[in-house]
Amino acid sequence: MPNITASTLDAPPRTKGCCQPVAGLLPEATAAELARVFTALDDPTRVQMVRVLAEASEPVCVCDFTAAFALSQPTISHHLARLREAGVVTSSRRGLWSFHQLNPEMAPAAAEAVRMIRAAGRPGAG
Amino acid sequence: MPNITASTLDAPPRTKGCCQPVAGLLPEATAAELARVFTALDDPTRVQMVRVLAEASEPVCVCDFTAAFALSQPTISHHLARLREAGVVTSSRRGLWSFHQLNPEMAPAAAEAVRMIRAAGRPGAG
DNA sequence: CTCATTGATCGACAGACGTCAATGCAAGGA
DNA sequence: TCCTTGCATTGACGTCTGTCGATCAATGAG
Repeated sequence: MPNITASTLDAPPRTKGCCQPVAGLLPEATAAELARVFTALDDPTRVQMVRVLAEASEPVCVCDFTAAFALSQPTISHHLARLREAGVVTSSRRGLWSFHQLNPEMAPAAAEAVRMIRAAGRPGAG
Repeated sequence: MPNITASTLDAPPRTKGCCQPVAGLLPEATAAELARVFTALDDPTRVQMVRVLAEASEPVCVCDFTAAFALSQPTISHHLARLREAGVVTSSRRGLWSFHQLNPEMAPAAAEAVRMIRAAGRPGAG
């Protein structure tokens, strides 16, 4: 946690002008990667999907989701595609059904975000 | 981590039909809160802003950001407003300048996401 | 008071997004 | 072969978002 205290809240003595150089910028690719992960999870439906996949012991098929959410099948398919494009989910067709699961090789940042979703609503997780 | 192994990848023996009830759904409000946090950080510029604020020892003013990013001042102001609305950042005007810092009382989920951004690009963080 | 500076707000625009109905398509079953 | 089923894709629609230029309010200097 940053050490923001009342003293730092008092105006820093910038006697003239402003615009000090900022510090701590991430490499562009790193920031983009984080944004990509957050974008993949910036929708409540996709959060729930990831949650379900994280709790599931077996791969989940599309119809399971369409039954759980009040959304049309194309919309579910669309959200799954977005998660897949972000590398969070892998899909495999098997007969008529296509099964989906969390990608075991997802990026570390994505894995961390998934951990957040798993921890949410648990004892001791606001 | 979910226990997804090769064996679970083999087709679950759903002999007829599909659509098992899903388990692990979050309360609607919890999913929405997580999505809200992720939405606040789903842009590379905002990721960088949070990163800078997390690394800064003093509050940062808008002109610092306009100098750091190749973006117009209204755009910077817009991003800061979004972070503020999400409860990630607090702002305080002081004279001509308005200073911004991470909100020490941000939601736990937001704090966790900020921790992700701090950890990114550090040794041992993909 | 007059003027320059900082930053918030407004208006506009292009692009992305969530959603659905319709369609396409592969895999089984009759 | 034809029909049904599960799902991906397409096309369309309204909304949200990132960005900018222009403008405005507030502050401080002269």
